[in-house]
Order: sequence, then structure tokens, then C-alpha cells
Amino acid sequence: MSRGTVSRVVNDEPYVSASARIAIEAAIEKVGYVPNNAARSLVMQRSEAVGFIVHEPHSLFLDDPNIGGILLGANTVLSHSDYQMVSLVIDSQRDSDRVARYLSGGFVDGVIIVSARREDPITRVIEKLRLPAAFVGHPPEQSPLPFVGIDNRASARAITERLMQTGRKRIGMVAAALDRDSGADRLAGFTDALGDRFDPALVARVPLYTFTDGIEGMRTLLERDPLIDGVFAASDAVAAGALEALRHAGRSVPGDVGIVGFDDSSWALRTQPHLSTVHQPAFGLGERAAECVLGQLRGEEQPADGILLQTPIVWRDSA
Amino acid sequence: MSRGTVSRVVNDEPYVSASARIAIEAAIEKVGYVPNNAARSLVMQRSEAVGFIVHEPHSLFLDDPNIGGILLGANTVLSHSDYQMVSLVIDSQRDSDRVARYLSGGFVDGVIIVSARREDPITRVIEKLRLPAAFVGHPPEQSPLPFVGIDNRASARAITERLMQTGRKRIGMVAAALDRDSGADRLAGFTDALGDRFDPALVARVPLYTFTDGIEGMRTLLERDPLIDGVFAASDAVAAGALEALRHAGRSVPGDVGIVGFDDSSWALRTQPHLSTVHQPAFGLGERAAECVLGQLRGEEQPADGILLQTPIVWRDSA
DNA sequence: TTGAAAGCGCTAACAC
DNA sequence: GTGTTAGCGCTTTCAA
Repeated sequence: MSRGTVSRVVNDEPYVSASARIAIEAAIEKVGYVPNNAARSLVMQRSEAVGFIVHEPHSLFLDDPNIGGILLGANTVLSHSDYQMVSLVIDSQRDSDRVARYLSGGFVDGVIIVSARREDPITRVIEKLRLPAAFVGHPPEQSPLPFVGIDNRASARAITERLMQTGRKRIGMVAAALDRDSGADRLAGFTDALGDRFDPALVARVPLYTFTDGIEGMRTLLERDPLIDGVFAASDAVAAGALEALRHAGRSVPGDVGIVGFDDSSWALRTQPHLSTVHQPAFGLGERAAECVLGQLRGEEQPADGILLQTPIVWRDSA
Repeated sequence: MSRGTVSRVVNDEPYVSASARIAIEAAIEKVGYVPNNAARSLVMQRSEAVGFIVHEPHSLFLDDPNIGGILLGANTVLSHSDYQMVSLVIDSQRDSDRVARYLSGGFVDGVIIVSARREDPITRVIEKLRLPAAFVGHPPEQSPLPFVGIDNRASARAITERLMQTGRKRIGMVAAALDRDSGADRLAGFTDALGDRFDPALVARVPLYTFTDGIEGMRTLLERDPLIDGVFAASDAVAAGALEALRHAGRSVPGDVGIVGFDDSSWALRTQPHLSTVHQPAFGLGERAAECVLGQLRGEEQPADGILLQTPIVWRDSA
């Protein structure tokens, strides 16, 4: 039998006689033949795989409750269209360069990027290759690449307003990750909501969306104003940390202090009391990003502005 | 210039004149040339990539604090040797088949598997291809493949004994995931430690290592014996759930009840009080698994028995 | 319905 | 030092 006929059998194509098909299938079984995808993707010029790139520092990767949801959402959609999701973790410069090479190589037909950095070689490579892509969160500035995200500013504003409606007088914020769009936008939304009542002294700035930074930030706030009675924490993890600090300081929640978070992650139900927070649709973000890449792969034009998903407020017991 | 010379330049090989090198580099820049890895890996017969396969149901994937650590540990080692880690998530039969095809394709030179299932097509493919592999946790039965893990049984026994030493009289366990080796082994270790004092009625069985199952299990235990004063929870997440149930029941910890967990995950420091638990070296497991695969890639023979890592007890405030 | 042949983009061996 | 050539394992015409 010739290579051509075998290829037809393997790919379930027509124009193969039943006898030949059976003979070849038997032979495949006997020899333990497995097709080589590298060769196939070389000639087909596609790999049927989509990259999922996570660019987070160690500590954050472990702490971030959204990444898992985004990943699962993306995988669900990709899997449904029979694409293999391959996720690539970047946590060093070396990783970054290697992933850039990997993408260049035709190992993936498209890519989903979670939390890209400015000046990332990855972004340049994607633009140069014209690789179908979708960013989750904000795309790098000036980049014409499509993205799916949430409106951090409006969401932060909405939950802060809700907190104000509970009658709190001195409302502060533990602002985190101000070097990133999400962090800066959440602070902006907080400022929007407070308007004239905004007091810069009641904003504690911490580097990351983590539990420990939450403790730290809340301590600072308590030192600056012991009478503080409302807090917007930049994320649920931060809120959980703040709760811990408050407990140590002997303040009750929501009695003495009302506190709200952001993400509606698994943290929200683990704290005591449960957190009032903004729901972040992690799974949905992953799904939409995957659909966006798949759409481009099919040659459909995508909306240039990006897609923003809804972020309902979930009101529980912490405020 | 010929293809050969260009290839030499791209791969930084000797025997290229300075002038040619410069001319070619300029041309590469000008044309925006990017090498095609699929073609390279076809001729080289290797891809410089190692697969990281996670086979967990949705809910567990999000809740399991170890996976992130294992992943990061593996990536660190792989990255250091300039291998690309590509992680593949399986959460459906369809995923499983597709990953099996992916592995067959020469897209990866080796593979690390976290929590494989028996009768998984993945395992068969790996054996058939003789793909260098390492399992994290227990390998499937009868499989000669190397693995790295911990001694769940001995660790469970050790922490239970420690709990007994605090003078508790009625010690129970919230046992989870008994369909998996880790879950079954932890229960066995608990039984070992108690010896004659073991009372089957004081074991609550729940399906998963989750917070909610922890609540459930603890409730059951409380119903069966309201005077229970010591609990070994099969994981920290389970312990956190148990703590929640205890709080609702008005029991103090460690006053009325002493409780210990397993994993030493981020849960352990988020609960109130902090958990006494068994440290699971997630990062180290990932590192060793990666080293094991890399070793095979270099042609070194690996220990057939598997590697067990140490699991020190971390004693805090919950018991 | 099948076989033969070309070629995907690259590396490696060998000649020049 | 550099060009030439022969594949890597597959799909895809095109002829038979």
C-alpha cells in the first residue's frame, strides 16, 4: 500500500476500498503506528492547537482565583471545537523569550493571553506573525489586538456607591497592583464614587492582590484613621487579609467596619463573615476569549473594541 | 546565500564568516523571517518541549492548592534547561482522546502527569510511544513508569499520632477522595495510628478534598458523636470546612476540639486558628518530576521505584 | 480506487 | 567558509 492510501485511511477520507481500509487498520494496530503531528502540521500549516499564556509572578499565580476559571472556560470552548489548548506559563525573562520562539514555530494556530505586560516580546511576536489572538484583561497600549475583559472602573464605582449607601462615614480603600490597569481602574472607580468626600489619606497602596498585602494595607489604614468604618478592598484576597487585620485590631465586621471586595472568588465564602463583592465572570472571560480566537481562525472579522462582560454585585454579610 | 548558511546563522553555529552573518541577520530583520519550529522538530525528531498534564475534574482543579505549586516547580526546572513546558488540561473524555493524539504527534519530548486515572488512554499512549514520563502522585497500577510523590499513609499516621499526644479522647476523621490512592492512604494511616482505639463510626466519608465537603463531613461526625474532641481532616480545605461547621455548632478550636489538616496549603494560614498540618512539598514534587523526565531525555536510567519526598509536620494553633 | 511524485521548512553530511 | 543535496513524515495533486 502506498503512503497516500494510508493517509486517506488515517484521516477517514473517502475513496478507499473496504478491503484496503481493513488491511491498513490491521497493519496500523500490528506495528503500533502513530501519526506524527509535527509532520502533518508542517504540511497543513496548522497545528489545531491554541496557546494559553499566563504571565504572572509566582506568588500571584498561586493566589489568583481567576486564572483557573479563565483557563477552564477557554479549554471548554476550545475542546468543543477539537482544538488542543496548550498553556504556557511565563515567570522569568527566559520563559518569555522561549515562549516567543515557541509561538513563532507554528506550534499553535492562535493564542489567548492573560495579563500581558507592556514591552513584552510576546506581544511583538504576535503582531509580527499576525497570529490570531485575544487578550483577557487589558491589551497592551496601542495594540490593535482584540480583548475581552470587564469594566473595572465602573464596577469599583458601583460597589463603592453601594457601600456608601449603608451609611458609612469614613470610607477607605486598600488599593493593590496600581502598576496594572485593573488595579489603577479600581482605584479610579473608588475615587469617582466618593467625589468630594474622597480623602487621599484613606487610600493604602500595596503591590499585589494578595492576602498578606491585604493585612498590610488594612494596618496602614487603621493607623492613619482609627475611626475608619468602611473599606473597599481591591480584591477578595485583599479583603480577607483586611478582615484578618481588623480581627487583630478588635474591630467587628460589619458592626464597626463594613468591607467589600472584588472578584467573587472562592475567598468570598471562606471568610467570616462572607464577603459582599463584585462578581468577576472568570469562566465566561475564558470562553469569550476562546471564541474570539476561533472566530479569527475561521476568518471572521472580530470587533476591534474588545468585549466587556457584566459584573453583578453580590451582596453578602461583610457590609 | 544558501539555506544551509542561513540555518547556521540562526542556530549560532561556527563556520560562518562575519560578513555573511551580518548580511543574513540584516535580511532576517528586513523580511521579518521567523524560523518554523514544526519543520525543525520534524527533522530533529524532538521538540524541546515537555507536556504537563493535569487530569482533574473542574471543581477540584480550582480548589486544589497543590497543582499550582507543582506546575511552578516543574516549569522552573524545565525552563532552566531551556525546555518549554506546555500544560494540557483534561476535563472530558474528548480532552483525553485529543491529548493522547497530541502526545503521539511529536509535539513533546516527554511528559509529566498529575493525577492520572486508571484506564486512561494517556497512559497507554505513553507506554506505547515509550515517551519519557514521570507521574506526580501514584502511577497507575502495574505501570513501570517512574513517579514522585509522598508517603500519604505514613504522613497521616504521624500527624494522627501527634494529635493523640495532645490528650484527645475521641478522635475522628473526615476522609475524602477514597477512590484515589492519596485519599485511601490517608485513611489507612489514620487507622494505623489509632490501632485498638479506632472506631469506624468516627470516620465520615466525603467525595472530594473540598471546603464544602469538609463542612458536610464535620456535620456528620458531630451528629454521630457530639463529644468528639479531635479531628483529622483529609486536607486543609476539608479542615477549613470542618472549622466552619464547628463554628456553627458553637464548638471552639482548639479548646473543645483539636483539628489537623493535610497539605500545608495557603488554606492553613487563612483559617482561624491557623492549621496544624502536614507539609506537602508541591513545588519540590514538580521540580523532581521535571528532573526525572529531563534525566530520561539525557538517557540516564531512573530509579524504578519512584521517589518519595519528605513531609514535615507543621504544628500551629488548631490542635 | 490506488500509486507516484512533489513539496511543506528545516538540518546535516558532504563536497567544493 | 559556503553551496548542494538528501531526507524528516505527512498531505495532496495528478495519472493510471
